[in-house]
Amino acid sequence: MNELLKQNINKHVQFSASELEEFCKYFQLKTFKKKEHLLKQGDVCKFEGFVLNGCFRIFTLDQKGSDNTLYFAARDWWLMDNDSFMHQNPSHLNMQALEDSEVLMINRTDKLMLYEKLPIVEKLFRVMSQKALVAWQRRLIRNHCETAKERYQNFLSTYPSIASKITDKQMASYLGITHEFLSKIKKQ
Amino acid sequence: MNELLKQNINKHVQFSASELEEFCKYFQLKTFKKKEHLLKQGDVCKFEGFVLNGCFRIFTLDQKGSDNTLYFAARDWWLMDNDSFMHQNPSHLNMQALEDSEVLMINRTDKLMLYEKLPIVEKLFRVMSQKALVAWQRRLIRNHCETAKERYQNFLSTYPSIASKITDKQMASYLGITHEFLSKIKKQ
DNA sequence: ACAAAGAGTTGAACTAGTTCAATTTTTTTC
DNA sequence: GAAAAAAATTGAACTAGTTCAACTCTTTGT
Repeated sequence: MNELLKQNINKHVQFSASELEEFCKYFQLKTFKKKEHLLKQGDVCKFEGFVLNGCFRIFTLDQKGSDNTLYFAARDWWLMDNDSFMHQNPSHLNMQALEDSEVLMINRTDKLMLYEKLPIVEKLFRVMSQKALVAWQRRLIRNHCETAKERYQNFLSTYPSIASKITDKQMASYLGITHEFLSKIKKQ
Repeated sequence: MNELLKQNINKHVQFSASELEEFCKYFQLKTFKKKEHLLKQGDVCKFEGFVLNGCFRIFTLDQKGSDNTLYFAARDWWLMDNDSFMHQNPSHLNMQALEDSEVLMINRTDKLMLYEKLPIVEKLFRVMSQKALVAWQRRLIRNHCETAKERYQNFLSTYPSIASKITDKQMASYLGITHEFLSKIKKQ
């Protein structure tokens, strides 16, 4: 069932078979209907997830009510709100299923326990976080030096399977432009 | 000498006195003259640093030759290029001293050894990376939902000591605007 | 199957931010 | 302390992206 999770882990850090077993056995399969929220802004995040099937959108609503998409999590992606999970304060993020989805979830207590019990879990999340950091830094730079059209085209070619699952409005929110402008870009 | 480093570590993860000693003894003090580079784009990053005094600017030059500032590292900040350090490929980043500076540096071999020898070091960098990730996500959102003027004012009030050390050109490059436009913002 | 809501398109007027070029001010260098 | 280099300012013309409003097309719920 969680072969995909095991493969994902081993892409980052080499776990032994027994470490894999021990780590993975705390994950439970949960299903989400389209539009259902895995996390809502204001809630405290008490779990982390790994997407087996489907797709989620992770976004925040700011004071002015505008909708900013941080990222999309499809098959083989992790779902977490590091800030709320770490400090147990209300989350700024929403995680909503874009289609019926399956997620392997681990609750906070078990994850904290595993950090202690299985030192390699520290390493796994250290490596994953450092890789994610690099990706976020690149994205910020690209937002500065590329036009909206370039960013749109890059997204299409980098994440074709995600692009096909999302609406133009969600795409525009990810790119940081209005959906009207995205429509004009597409026309060209 | 490296009291500041020890305090910084303990802000993230509680180390025992002996762990602190063992970890810190691998750091060496290096000094950099104003304008000197700690890392140059194209070089492979073989060390990480912690700033004791002074200030660095971390930036990239893209194809078009334009200068993008990722962040400034002043006293009590870490300097690292996770991407190049992890994969030992040529760095995309420049790290340049904005004034005469002192940095505690650890080389790659020692750091990799310490990850193995002292499991709490994994935890330290896991926690630091997760916090940094949250900060980068926030910065991206702010770049989307705030105007250049708002971002400028936020920077001034959040990092007054850094703001006083950098030129307007460097500030503009951090904010993602032209220095001409920054000058017009300031006039208001 | 129909009504209602949401997503996408289009156009016109607008604004935040850019580009380029000229000028002044500040800093660096010898 | 003068000369050179770099930083900052200003203005005019421009452009990428926004806003608002009207309309059409698609999806959703019952």
